[in-house]
Amino acid sequence: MYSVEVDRKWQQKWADMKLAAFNPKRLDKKLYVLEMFSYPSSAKLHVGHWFNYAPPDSWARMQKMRGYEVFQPIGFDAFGLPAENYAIKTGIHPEDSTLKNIDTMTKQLKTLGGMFNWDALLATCDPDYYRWNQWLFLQLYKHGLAYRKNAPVNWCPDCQTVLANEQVMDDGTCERCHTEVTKKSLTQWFFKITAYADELLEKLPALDWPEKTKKIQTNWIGRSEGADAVFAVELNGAPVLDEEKNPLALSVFTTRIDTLYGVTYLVIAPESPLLPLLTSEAQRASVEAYAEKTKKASEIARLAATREKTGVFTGAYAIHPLTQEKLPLWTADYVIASYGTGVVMAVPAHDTRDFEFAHTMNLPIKPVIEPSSGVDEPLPFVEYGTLKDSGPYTGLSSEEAIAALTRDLEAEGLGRKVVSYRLRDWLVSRQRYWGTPIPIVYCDHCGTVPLPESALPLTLPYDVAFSPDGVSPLAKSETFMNTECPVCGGPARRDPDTLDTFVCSSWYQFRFVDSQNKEAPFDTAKVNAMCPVDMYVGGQEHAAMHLLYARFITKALRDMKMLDFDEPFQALVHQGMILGSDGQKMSKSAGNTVSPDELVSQYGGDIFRLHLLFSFAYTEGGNWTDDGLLAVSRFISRIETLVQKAVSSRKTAAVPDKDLAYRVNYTILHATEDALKFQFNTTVARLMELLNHLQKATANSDSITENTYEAILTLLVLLAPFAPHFAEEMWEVTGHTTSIFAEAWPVHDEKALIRDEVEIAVQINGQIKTRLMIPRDIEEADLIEQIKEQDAYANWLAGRQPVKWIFVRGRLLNIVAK
RNA sequence: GCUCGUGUGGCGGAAUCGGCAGACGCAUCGGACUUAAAAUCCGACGGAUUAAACUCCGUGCCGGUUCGAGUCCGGCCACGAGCACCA
Repeated sequence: MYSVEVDRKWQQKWADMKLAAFNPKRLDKKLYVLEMFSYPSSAKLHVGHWFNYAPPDSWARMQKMRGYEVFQPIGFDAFGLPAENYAIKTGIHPEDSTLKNIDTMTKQLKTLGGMFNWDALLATCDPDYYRWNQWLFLQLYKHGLAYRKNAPVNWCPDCQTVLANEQVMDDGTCERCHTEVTKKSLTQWFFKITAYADELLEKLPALDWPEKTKKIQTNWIGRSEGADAVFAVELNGAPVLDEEKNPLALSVFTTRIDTLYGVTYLVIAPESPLLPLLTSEAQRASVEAYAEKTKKASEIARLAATREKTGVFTGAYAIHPLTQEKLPLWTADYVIASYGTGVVMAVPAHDTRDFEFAHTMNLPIKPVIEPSSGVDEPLPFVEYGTLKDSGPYTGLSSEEAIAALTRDLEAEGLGRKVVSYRLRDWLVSRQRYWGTPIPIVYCDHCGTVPLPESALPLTLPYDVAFSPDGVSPLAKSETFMNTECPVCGGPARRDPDTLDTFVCSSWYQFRFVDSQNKEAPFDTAKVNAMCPVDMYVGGQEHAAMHLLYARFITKALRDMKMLDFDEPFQALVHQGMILGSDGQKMSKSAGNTVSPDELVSQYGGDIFRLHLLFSFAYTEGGNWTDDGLLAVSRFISRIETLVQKAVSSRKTAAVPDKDLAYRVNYTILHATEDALKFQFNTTVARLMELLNHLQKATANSDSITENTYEAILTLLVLLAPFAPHFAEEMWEVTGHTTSIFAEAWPVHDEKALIRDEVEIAVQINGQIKTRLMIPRDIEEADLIEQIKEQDAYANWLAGRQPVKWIFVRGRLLNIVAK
């Protein structure tokens, strides 16, 4: 009887025989399979973990049997907010709870029986790991890819603390006290991911990733081509001067330079540093009040508001670069400082937002584009069309005008072609304790000083008060904060923040390859040989963040000559989500959780694994159901019965059996094809079909032919990746003394798949009339004769005449009748 | 609002390049075995009209292309996801 005891037996044997070990002598056949590592939460291993790990493990096992040298490591994404919040609530230190959770989760993961390379195990909260986060930070800093600037963070004035975006409710209030969250400026560290925006976009098509995920990244990067146009600015009739006393040139970004003659005003973002310069004394009070108001409202609150357009006149005027017309300059929060130049040229006739604003503020609206169709359209007309009232450009199409105006403005020094991105640089500072300390000190004499690599790791102090009171917990640890400047030896302060945990996960796939390295994050030659990851599996929720950051860091490391390839993950699959039986996300509060531990001890891990493989489409997921558990449980015991019967039966010589050969080879072909595509449910279905046949074939006899016996062994080999412990046990029962995973994966025989007779459908005008068994290679003419001889032939035609015969070999014959 | 995805029996889900819709399984019903039940095995199982179907209808809805459409095209509807004043 298959049970969890069988699991334990084989898990021990696999450990003893080092089944999961990677043999570096077979590098040419290497296959790096990786599932996204997990956060070691205090809750038990849940169905989602199993769904993430078990099916890809089956895939990896099959690939091993197909001759690949598989490397499948496992680790823990151990830094982060939950442990810290737990600590705030219970007083248990994040390090203590995390290490304990890692211990528990490791034990649980082992019950899964994954072919994991435990030797490569890593946890990101280990100083041996995060010292290399710090090392990475220093390299990025050295290469100008890490920099510090002032940026707004979510701030709760009541709790006096910084909040992560997830801690801000939909209505813009704090999740703890429901006070309205505001923005506060802090000087923070950024990684310059925007330097790679173009490459991140360009390398996307060649990746074997889900199209949807590529689309999400494309949108996230948000490349848009347009032009900058330069406007001079006047205040009280005199040109505005910049800091160097030169006339200020106000640059705007637009994708619709063809509407340049329709500009009736300009808008500058309230957060723009240029704003004070462009404000008249008369308007200063109201502009400052407006800017202040904008700062207070969080981004989310801005969205929640009914989006009524608000804004204030600055008192300044912009000069149209071509017509020299004076255009009022407004400030309004519908313009964002961080996109484009933070200033827009407003064309109310051809932009919905400008139209609304002009309407509210009673600003002029000047149409300069008419529909090419000649049909009148209501304003705002935002599509491409034909220019009117546009000086020398009148009559051109929008496309032509964009080219002409960009060229002409550039010639005059009044503009140029520009590409803008939605992607922002990656803010990596977190005002939190449980993370990687930033390896930088601030010295009064030397300024911002990176730690020398020899000073790493800069360890996270254990004894820290991490209660939330508005300051980074590390800032309150005087022993941590006070240090010496590595340059001048004078007193200096450390950075009180820690790094975003996405830094940890942006390069862990390389550390796995060389996880014990004490000299470097990894050995370049080893990583070049083992990477990129050949198959990466994890949730789609990481489409934009983790997967983009990891791609960026890979490119940055490549440019530092640390590795020689462009992309970290060549192929990617997202598993679906397993929901509760009620269709809701599994949660303790909903009372719809399923405990893998219990099911595994009750049924055995392979039953649980098979259920996940068989009852769900892997990339879709779905609602949990116990029903399928019974189905696969039955499947397993039927195989067990069959194997026992086969073993105890008298063997007789093989007799030619074309049907059996066809079925076996059909199963090999389709089970393999489907499993390679992560379509495990149909793989299992094909195995069930073969079992059904073998069971019937052996039902009424106490002897078994040699070829039927061989077919049963083939079924076991095909089943092995999907029910590994059980298949090993059956393999042993059939007298084998070596692991079933040492067997070669069967290859189908094309010849066996050719049948002598095939069933085809006979249709009249596409409607099925009957089905016929016919010789596979029948001549079309003979088939037509045969059909004409059918008794019902005249009835089918019902007085119509056949005008055409369409024969699709092996499938159907369709008679077109009129 | 924009973009993308999905929609197939009572249920989970199959269906190659446009070629027999519903594989495989669950549930249900009937039968065998049993004193009985469970387990197991055999059979039926989209709907309708039926004596029976090789009859008619049927892949969210409406239309189109085609000898032939779950699959391709156009237009809707519903659900889900991503982005969200991005100039």
